[in-house]
Amino acid sequence: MPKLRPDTQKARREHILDAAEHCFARLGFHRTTMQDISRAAGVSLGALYVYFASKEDLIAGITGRDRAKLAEQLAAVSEAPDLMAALERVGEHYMIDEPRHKQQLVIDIGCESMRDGPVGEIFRSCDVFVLSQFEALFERARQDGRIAPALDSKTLAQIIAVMGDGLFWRRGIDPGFDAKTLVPAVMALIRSLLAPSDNDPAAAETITGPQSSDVRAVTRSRA
Amino acid sequence: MPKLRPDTQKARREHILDAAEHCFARLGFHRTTMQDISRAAGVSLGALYVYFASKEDLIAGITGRDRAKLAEQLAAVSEAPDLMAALERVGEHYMIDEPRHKQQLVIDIGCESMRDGPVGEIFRSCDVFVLSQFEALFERARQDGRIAPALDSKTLAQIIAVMGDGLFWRRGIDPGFDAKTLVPAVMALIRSLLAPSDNDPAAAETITGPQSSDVRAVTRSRA
Amino acid sequence: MPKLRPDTQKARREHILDAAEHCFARLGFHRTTMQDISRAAGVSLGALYVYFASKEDLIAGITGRDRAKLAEQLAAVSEAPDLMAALERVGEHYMIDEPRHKQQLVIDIGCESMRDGPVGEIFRSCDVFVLSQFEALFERARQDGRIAPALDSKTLAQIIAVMGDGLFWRRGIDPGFDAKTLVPAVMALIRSLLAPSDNDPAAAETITGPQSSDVRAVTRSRA
Amino acid sequence: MPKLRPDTQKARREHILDAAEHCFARLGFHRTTMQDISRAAGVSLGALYVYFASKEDLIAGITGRDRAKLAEQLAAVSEAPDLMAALERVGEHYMIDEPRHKQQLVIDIGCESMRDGPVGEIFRSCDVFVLSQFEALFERARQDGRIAPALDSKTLAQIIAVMGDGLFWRRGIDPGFDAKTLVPAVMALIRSLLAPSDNDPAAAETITGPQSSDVRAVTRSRA
DNA sequence: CATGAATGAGCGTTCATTCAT
DNA sequence: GATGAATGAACGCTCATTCAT
Repeated sequence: MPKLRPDTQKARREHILDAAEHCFARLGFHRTTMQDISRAAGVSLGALYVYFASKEDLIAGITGRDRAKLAEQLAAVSEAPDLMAALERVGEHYMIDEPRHKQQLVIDIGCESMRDGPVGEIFRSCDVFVLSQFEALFERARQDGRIAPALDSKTLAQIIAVMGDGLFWRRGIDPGFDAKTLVPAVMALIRSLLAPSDNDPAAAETITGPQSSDVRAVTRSRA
Repeated sequence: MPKLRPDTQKARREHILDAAEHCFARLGFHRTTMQDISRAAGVSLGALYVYFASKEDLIAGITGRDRAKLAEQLAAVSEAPDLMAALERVGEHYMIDEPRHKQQLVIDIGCESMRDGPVGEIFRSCDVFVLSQFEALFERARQDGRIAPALDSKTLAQIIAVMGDGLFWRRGIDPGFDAKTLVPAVMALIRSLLAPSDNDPAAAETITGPQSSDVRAVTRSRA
Repeated sequence: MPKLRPDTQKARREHILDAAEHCFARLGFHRTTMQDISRAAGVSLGALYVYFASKEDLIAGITGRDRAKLAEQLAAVSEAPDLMAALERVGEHYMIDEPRHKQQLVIDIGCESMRDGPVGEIFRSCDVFVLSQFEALFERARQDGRIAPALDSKTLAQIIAVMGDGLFWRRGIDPGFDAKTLVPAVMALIRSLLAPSDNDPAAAETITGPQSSDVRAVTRSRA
Repeated sequence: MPKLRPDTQKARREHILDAAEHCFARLGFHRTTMQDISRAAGVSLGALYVYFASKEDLIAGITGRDRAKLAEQLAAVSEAPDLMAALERVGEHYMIDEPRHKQQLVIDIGCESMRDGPVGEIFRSCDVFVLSQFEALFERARQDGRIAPALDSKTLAQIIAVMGDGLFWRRGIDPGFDAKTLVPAVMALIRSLLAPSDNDPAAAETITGPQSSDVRAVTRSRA
C-alpha cells in the first residue's frame, strides 16, 4: 500500500472528523471513546491514530474546520451589499438550518476548553479570530458610513459574541428553545446597536420606527 | 448508633456540597474524582456515599441549591421598587462579584445536562422555573405600567435568558472578557427592550438616544 | 473496611513485592504485565495500585528491599572477626544459595536502569551505597591492620564490584555457569588483593603460598 | 523485477543493522520501535521486513556480527608474540576506545537472551564460542610454556569471562565507572592468574610484589 | 521488490462504587 | 453510622506485523 494520494488522505481525515463530530455531539467529549469513533468511521482503532495523534487532536481538527467555515461566512458578510441581511442569514444558518447537535458540540468543546490544555488554546485562538473579524467588519462598515453605532467596534463585536453565544448555548441546552422567534428578536437588537444606514439616507428613522415594528412583526408571527 | 440529628445531616450535606462545588469549579466535573471531593470535604469516601448516591447526585445537589438562591433573588427583584436597578444588581452580582469559577461551574453543569440523565432533568426544571419567574415578573410589571415592552413577556424572558447565559458563557470561556464594559452594555439593551417607565412615561422613545446615554451613565456609575 | 493495621499493610506490600519479583524474574520487566503480577499475588488490579503507584514503583520497592538486605550483610561482614570468611559467606549466599532467577532479576533491573528514569535513579543510588559501604569496610580493615592491600580502598571496592557483578551477570546469563568452581576462585583473587592478615602475624606468607594452594584446592575439587 | 545482487543485499542488511544498533544502543531494545529503525536506516517499514523477519531477528543479526568481530580479535591474540599485551589491547579496545553505548547494547542483548527464544540461542552459542576460544588459547599458551597458571584452562577462561563481563556491566551501568584505573587493575589480576613467563621464567612468584608494580606500570603507561 | 497505511490485541493506569469491618 | 481497602471494567494509546497496491 504505497503512499495515498493527498486528496484521498484529506478525504479520509474529513470522514473521520465527521464520525468524531457525530459521536461527540451525541455522547459528549468525555463519554465518547476512541473505539466509538473508530467504529462510527468504519476504521480500525490504529488507523484513527494514523490520522489524529490523540483524542484532543480530533477536537482540534473539528474546531479548525469550523473556524475555516465561519471565516468564509464572515468574509461573505463583509462583502455583502446589505450588511444586516447577510448577518441575519448567518444567524439563521447556524441557529435554524444546522442540526441542534452542532451547538451541543460547540458547547462541549467550549466547556472542555475552560481548563487549559491544547483544546483550550485552539478554542481561544479561534475565538480571538472571530472576535477580531467582527471588529474589523464593523470598523469597515462604520468608515463606509453603512452603520452608525454608539459603541466602539470592539465592544460591538463583544456584544455580538455574547448574544451569538447566548443563542448557541440556549439552543443546545433548552429543548424548548424557539429559534424562529428568538433569532429575529436578537437580530433586531443587533440592528438597533449597529444603526445601519445601508444605502438609505433616511436611515436615522429606521432605528426606532422600523426596528420596533420589526420586533412587533416577530411577536405577531408567534401569535 | 442513633440516627444523626436532621440538622447535623443537613449541615454535613451542605459541607460536602461546598467541597464538591469547589472541586468541580477548579477541575471540571469529569476531572474531579470522588476521592478529591472526600478529601476536600474532610470526609471518608464511604461517608460521601451516605449523603450522595453518586457523582451525578452531587451536581444535582449543587444545581438545586443554585436554583433556590436564584429564586430568592428573582423574588427580590420582583418586589423591588425600581425594576431595572434591581435587575442590574443581580447582573452585577453574578458577573462581577462572584468569582469566575462559578460561571465555569454552571457551564460545566449545563454541558453535562445536555445528554439526558438526572442532571439534565434537574437543570432543565431549574431553567423552566427561572424562565417562568422572569415571565411572571415582566407580566406583572407590564400590568403595573412599570414597563412597556414591545415584545410579549415570554419572549422577553427568553431574550433575557439568551443574554444572561451569553454573559455567563463568555465570562467562563474568554479570559479577556471585560465585564465592566459588557454588563452595562447588555443592561442598556435590556432596558431598551423593557422600555421601563418607572420615572418617565416617554420611555418608549429612549431606544437610541437615551439608550446611549444610559450606557454612559452605567459606565460612569461604576468608575 | 477501616484502616488496616500498619503491619498488615506492610505484609501485603511484601506479598505483592514477592509476586512481582517472581514474575519479573521469570518473564523480565517488560514482558510482565500488571495483570500477571496481580494474578500472581492473588490481588485485584486495583489493589495493586493501592500499594504501588506504578510498575516502576514495584521495581523501586524490590531494589529498596534488596539494598536493605545487602546493607545488613555488609554490616555483619564489617563486624566479623574473620573478614575473608565473612565475605566468602556473602558470596556463597548470593551465588549458590539464592535461586538463579534472583540474578536475572538484578540484571533486568540494572538493564532497565541504563536509560534514565526513576528506576535508574534508585538503582544508581543503591549502587553508590554499596560501593561506599565496601570502601568504608576496607578502610577500617586496613586501619585495624587486618588487611594490607596494595590498592586504595576505593579502587578495591570498585574491583570487588566488577567481580561481584561479573559473577552475577554470568550466573544469570550462562546456563553452564559453575558457581562451585568460580566463586572460590574469585574469592582467592579477592584474598590476594586484600592481603588479609587477620590475627596471624605471619600473614605475609599467606599471600602467595596459601593462596595458590587455595586455588589448586579449588581446581582439584572440580576434577 | 530481478533479484538484487547479493552484495547489494548484503550491504543493505549491514546498513539496517547499523541503524538498528544505533537505535538499540540509545533507547534500549524495548523502547526502540521498528519505525525508529526504518527511519534511522532511511528504509521503508516494509523493506525492513524483507531483510529481517522480526525485531528479534535484528538483535540476532547484531549479535552475530559482534561474534565475528570478537572471533577475529581472539584469533589475533592467539597469534600475538606477547599474549598479555595482546589481551590488554583487546581489553582497552572494548573498555576505553569504544563508546559506552556499545556496552549498553551488549547488556541489553544479554538481558534479552535470558528468557529463551532465538536471541538467547544466538547469544549463548556466541558465549560458548568465546569461552572455548579462550580455553584453547590458554591451553596452547600453557603447552608452549608461555604461561604457567595454577588453574586449568577452562576455569581460567571462565574467570576471564567473569572479569570481562564484570567490566562490561559496570561500564554500562555505572556513570562513575573509571576505566583508566580499573582496566589495568583487572589486567594485573589476569596476569597474576596466568603467570605469564614470556620474558621471565620466575613469573610464578610475581603474584603480590610484581603484581602491584605491574599495576603501577600499566597505570604509568597510560599517563 | 518496495511501500506505508492498516490492523487489533494488548498495554499501564484510573476511578466510581461497594462492603467487610 | 463511618471507614477506606478492594474491585474490575473501561479508558487512551502503542506498535509489531501484514499486505494491497
